[in-house]
Amino acid sequence: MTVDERRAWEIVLAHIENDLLLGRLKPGDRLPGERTLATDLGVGRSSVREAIRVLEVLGLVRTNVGSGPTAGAIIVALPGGGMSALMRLQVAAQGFPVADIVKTRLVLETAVAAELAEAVLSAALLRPDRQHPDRHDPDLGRCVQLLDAMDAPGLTEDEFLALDAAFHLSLAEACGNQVVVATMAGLRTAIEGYVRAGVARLASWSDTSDRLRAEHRGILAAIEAADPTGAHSLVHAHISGYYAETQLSPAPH
Amino acid sequence: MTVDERRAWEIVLAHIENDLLLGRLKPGDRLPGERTLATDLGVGRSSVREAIRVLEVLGLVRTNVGSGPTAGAIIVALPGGGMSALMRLQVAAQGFPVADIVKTRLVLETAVAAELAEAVLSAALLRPDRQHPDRHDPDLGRCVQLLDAMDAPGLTEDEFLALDAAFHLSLAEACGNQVVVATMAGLRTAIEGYVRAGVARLASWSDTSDRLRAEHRGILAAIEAADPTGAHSLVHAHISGYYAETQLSPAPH
DNA sequence: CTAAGCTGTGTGGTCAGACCACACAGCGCA
DNA sequence: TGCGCTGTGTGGTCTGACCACACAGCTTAG
Repeated sequence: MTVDERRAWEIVLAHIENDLLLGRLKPGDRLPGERTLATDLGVGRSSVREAIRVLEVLGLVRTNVGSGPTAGAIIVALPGGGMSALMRLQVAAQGFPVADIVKTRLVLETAVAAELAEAVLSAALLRPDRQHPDRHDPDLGRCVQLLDAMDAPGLTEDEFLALDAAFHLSLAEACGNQVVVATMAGLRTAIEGYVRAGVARLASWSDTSDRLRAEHRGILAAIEAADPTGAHSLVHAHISGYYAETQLSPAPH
Repeated sequence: MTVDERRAWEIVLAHIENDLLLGRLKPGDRLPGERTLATDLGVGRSSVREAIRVLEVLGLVRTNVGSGPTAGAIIVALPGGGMSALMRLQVAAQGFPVADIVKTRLVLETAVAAELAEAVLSAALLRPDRQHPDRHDPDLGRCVQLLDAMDAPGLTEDEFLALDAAFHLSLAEACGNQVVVATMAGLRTAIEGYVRAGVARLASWSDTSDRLRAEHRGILAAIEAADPTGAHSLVHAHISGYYAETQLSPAPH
């Protein structure tokens, strides 16, 4: 007869994870109320709350006060916030060096761009006619929208940077890999403060933002031209160039 | 006079994050006791505990009962567990498709191998003499050890898989990028159950494990031979081959 | 008959308090 | 000097009280 050495909140967490794995719970479902869960699992309500809090921050539940179908803890699957919190806190605690964040971004974002270009290439090989109804290119509509939005006159630096982040993320989203999307969002958030502070070190924000916009256009053009190698290089230069210019590191190869 | 709309536990979390960012707290430091923190921040002790639990799961604090210098909540910076929990739970909640996990692994691990090979190449260009005392190759000692351990006769499948995971992680560690290490650890953990279950679908575990070991040796040889392209391809084939064989997806290019 | 108001219920959010085991530090005694 | 005891502060856990919220159901008035 083994004594369960797990802590009370861990019992709750494991129970919910198990239900997720077995398909007993899925996004949209509502957990039993805290009091019910506590009774069912033989723990205190505080321990239930601790576990729920963990799940909330990791993007697995959303909680609502009240009654009726929208009340309580609802299962969601939104990893972005959790990834951001984890990375942001690890940067703050010096577990993740900023340079490593930047390098990881380089790895992921160059891969995304190359993969999009490859998808265009595959589509083109199957259907060389760009207007063919059966031709399935990746959907870059959102990317284009964001580039157009970045061309608006009078954007503040913060507005520009937010659109810039959104553009990069839109490439990942066009790729369709949820893990990469969440990871990239987290990486970006983790060093957001540093990026913003780096703007002050630029010789000319106007020159830099012009250059960034042009580079974005170049990246998108390389993707649309089905040039994986070109897209990869342009993204690499774009990201490392900006970080070098703001002295955030690392210097370009 | 604005009312703080944050929840009580969020106030605690933000306070601790701020202290980390300002360098008032760093790994090894001890947080004030829960009761003290509650009083200082004007919240209940339960709310402090909820925040601490979040930080604990994300790898930012470790808690010890007792008194003296090792008691209480100590700041750490160990992102691996948090990354694993986040990814594992997101897979369970269907936020992260398994296929996306695999693809992300491919991106990261091929980049790691290529970067190691490039580091060997750089070292060789600076110091062609392999025995030169000033030559600084990446340290692959741990990788070699693990490969040797995998050659032991009579390993169970689980033992083999654990060593296999450790080998892959040791490559990331040799690269020295903490973000990639944690991310890869999380990715691997997230689908560990699937990987283990996949073994049952193999025609011959013996043949497969032999092949895997040979492929590991090939990867390491390509790295040591300063061949980034070769290392990249071998890792890609190695990972996608195993997943295809166990039908975990995705099929090789 | 319909709409508005009231009541009851269950939800999460929060705090306080009680008690436990743990781990150490300090003190007293052999 | 070493051992045992006591006190203190630590996290861990549970319980209970109360709050605001949100809905559902019922009753009353127009």
